Amino acid sequence: MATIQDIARLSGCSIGTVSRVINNRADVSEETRRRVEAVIRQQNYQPNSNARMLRRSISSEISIIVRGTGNTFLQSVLEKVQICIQEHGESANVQFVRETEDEVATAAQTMQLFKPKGLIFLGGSIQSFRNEFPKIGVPSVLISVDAGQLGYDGLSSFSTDDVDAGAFVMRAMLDQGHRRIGILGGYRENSDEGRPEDGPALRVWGAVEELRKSGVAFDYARDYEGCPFSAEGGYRAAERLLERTPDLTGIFAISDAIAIGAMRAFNDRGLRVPDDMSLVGFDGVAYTRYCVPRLATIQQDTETLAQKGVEDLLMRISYERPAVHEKIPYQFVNGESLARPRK
Amino acid sequence: MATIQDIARLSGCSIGTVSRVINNRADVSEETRRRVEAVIRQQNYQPNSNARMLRRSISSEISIIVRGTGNTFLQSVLEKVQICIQEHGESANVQFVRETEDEVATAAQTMQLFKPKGLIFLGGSIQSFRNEFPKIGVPSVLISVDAGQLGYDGLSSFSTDDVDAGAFVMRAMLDQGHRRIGILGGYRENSDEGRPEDGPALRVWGAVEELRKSGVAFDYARDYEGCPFSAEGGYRAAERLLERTPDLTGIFAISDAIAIGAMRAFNDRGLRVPDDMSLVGFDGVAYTRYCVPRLATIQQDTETLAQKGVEDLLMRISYERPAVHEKIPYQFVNGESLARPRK
DNA sequence: CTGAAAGCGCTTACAG
DNA sequence: CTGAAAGCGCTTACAG
Repeated sequence: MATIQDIARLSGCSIGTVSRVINNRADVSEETRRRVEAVIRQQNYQPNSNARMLRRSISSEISIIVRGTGNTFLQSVLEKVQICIQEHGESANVQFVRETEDEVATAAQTMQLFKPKGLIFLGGSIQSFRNEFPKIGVPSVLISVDAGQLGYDGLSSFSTDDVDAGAFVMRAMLDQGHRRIGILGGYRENSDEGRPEDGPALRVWGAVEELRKSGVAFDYARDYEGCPFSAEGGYRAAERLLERTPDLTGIFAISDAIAIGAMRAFNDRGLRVPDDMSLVGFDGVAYTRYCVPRLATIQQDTETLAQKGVEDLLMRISYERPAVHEKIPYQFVNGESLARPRK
Repeated sequence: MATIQDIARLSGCSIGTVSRVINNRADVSEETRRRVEAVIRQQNYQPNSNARMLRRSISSEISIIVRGTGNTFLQSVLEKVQICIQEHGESANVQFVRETEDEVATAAQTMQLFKPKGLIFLGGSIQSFRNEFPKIGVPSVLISVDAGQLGYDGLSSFSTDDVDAGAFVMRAMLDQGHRRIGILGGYRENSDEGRPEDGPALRVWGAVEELRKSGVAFDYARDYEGCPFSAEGGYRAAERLLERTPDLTGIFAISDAIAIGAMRAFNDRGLRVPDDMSLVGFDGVAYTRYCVPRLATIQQDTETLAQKGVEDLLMRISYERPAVHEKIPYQFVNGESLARPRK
């Protein structure tokens, strides 16, 4: 393994100069730079990252904080984020935090331990960021939740427009003639407390607003069930909802995992999708394209969310730049699980 | 942030002694050790890992090499491996390699770059290990493929007994009365070339052996289709197989993703599962418990695979120990997709 | 534009 | 059993 010493010797200059070339400092003559770069290439030299980190007392790594486990959607984003980081020649470590924990507080600990040069949050709550983000001193990106309202200099976000997408789903269901629509939401309890601050709950809010705009009644106590973001959660919540509110003709599940559980629950009650019950999911995980019937869903653009998130972070690590908050376009996938109601 | 200097000052000894305490060396008096440990605890001191790595010219990290992307099964194992590593207070970076690449050669590069103290391979081929593993100088674990035949000192493996599980599936199908059984295999071409060396191809081999043992004919050219490990791959392969061999009453897909694609293909041809066609998958991914019909499958114990893999690696990093090769028990899940053939 | 030198926080022979 | 000291490979004021 060549060290900076070898490169200095071979290119006939000091290690200080080699270091300046490596770090792209401006104050190196063009000729020296070229000579050093040639030697670096020829020796296939890689700076020792431990030494760099030590010297700069910062790690060269990026930390990824993932909220929740077993979440197919986030797993898919995570994989893409990691590949993108890898393709940029960077490296990352991953921390998983439970939904019940405070992910930003965890990140603050991570800072101490790993001293990452940047943070990527996969999922998160605005509340945690409001309380804890000021403690985080490095560029960060939040993926899948919009952090624009916080206005932090160091925090970009890339997300799907949950309100808009929720409304889109409702329009699609209304267009098919549904008037009695139920919603399987996430952790939110079944009550109408005005616009939520962040996250998947906004899908519910967007959906309900759209219904009311169209003059269709929606009663949280009757038409809504909260549940964990899992097939198991969807299954149980669908059972409760069907029991309580048998006249529904269509259901919007705010994640595909919930929808898949719900579909199974319908089946176990003898309800056929979409003949007896229409169903729309959210996320666009791979499986929705192969299940029977194919699930109508909101396809989030995980590839773009991951790529823009990583690239924005890397740019902001290297250069002073304002944080950005971008909504990444989604796509409604029609599937086979949404049809006109029979009754 | 406290450094080793602070600890030395506060406990009234030299940094060398503190270092010895940190690294659990034997040659420290019990009293000094206790005093230093108290200060460390009180200061909540964490040794700077960059400095340690630099000094030992080794990284304190573990590298995880994942073969293939978009693989739900490996994603699930990966998540569990990472959580287990995290729970042990260690940290890991992840590299993804394409199925077509040589994963062990990639690992050799990783060694150069990250100098990990250990490697975990998720998926892999014996051939790559045979050629390249001698270059890897750190303890390693291969998860999901048995590396016992190689006999390397530095390489443990934890896997499901693919041959046995494949045979188990066939017995279950034979017990139901199936005699015309097709197989959707992995990358292997459709030919009978004797016992494969490793990996999922062994599921096919175990299955076919079991059929022949039971006097049931299996003709690779007629009853077998290879395909990528994806729903898309399963869909296409199922179409080809049904076209060519319409008299099959049951199909064994060697991964759940393949099975899910196949199920959709049956549906699109008007075949109902299990009335017109029985289907068994492999892996036991979450979705199989909720699809309609529930997929009969081999449930691999991802939790144990991950946990044993990580713990074996950490033990072998810290202490001289022989590598082990362990088969982790699987479970056959009956599901609803396997029934007696009607014809 | 470039070099010599200090120092990041540790580990580990060496000497006692 | 313990301390003083060298050195891991780099970055960055400082001086010229």
